[in-house]
Amino acid sequence: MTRKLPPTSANEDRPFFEQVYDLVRLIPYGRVTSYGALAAALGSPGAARMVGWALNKCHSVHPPVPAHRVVNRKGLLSGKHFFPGEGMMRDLLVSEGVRVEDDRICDFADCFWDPSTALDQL
DNA sequence: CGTCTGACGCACG
DNA sequence: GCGTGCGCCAGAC
Repeated sequence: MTRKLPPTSANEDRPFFEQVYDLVRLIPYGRVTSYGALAAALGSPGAARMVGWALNKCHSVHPPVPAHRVVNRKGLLSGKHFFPGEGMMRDLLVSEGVRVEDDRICDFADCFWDPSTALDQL
């Protein structure tokens, strides 16, 4: 194949970005997770920024990725500013039953979903 | 090839 | 609890 993976790469047979997309798609309805949790589940606890980077380009990815269910470790909707509609991310979460106040998820720990529990589905 | 940025996270004060 | 600095990996310039 045209796949020339460097020996230093611990990548799976899929790019890190695609792994992020698949994992984010597994986020249950009405649940949320954090960038760091996704990165850690993928084996790169320090690649939280990469998760955000991957989600930034998720607009060109299909099937669509529920990026609105991904927030930072503080439960803050740090990515809301990147959505087409202002407040759209908040609206989506609220529509799913997630309580959001001032662009921050209430009871974040309660609705938090651990992506590592879905690695089996990935 | 060097440098900066980025939807983050953590250590430190 | 809050501000600052650094590290993480990948891409853009």
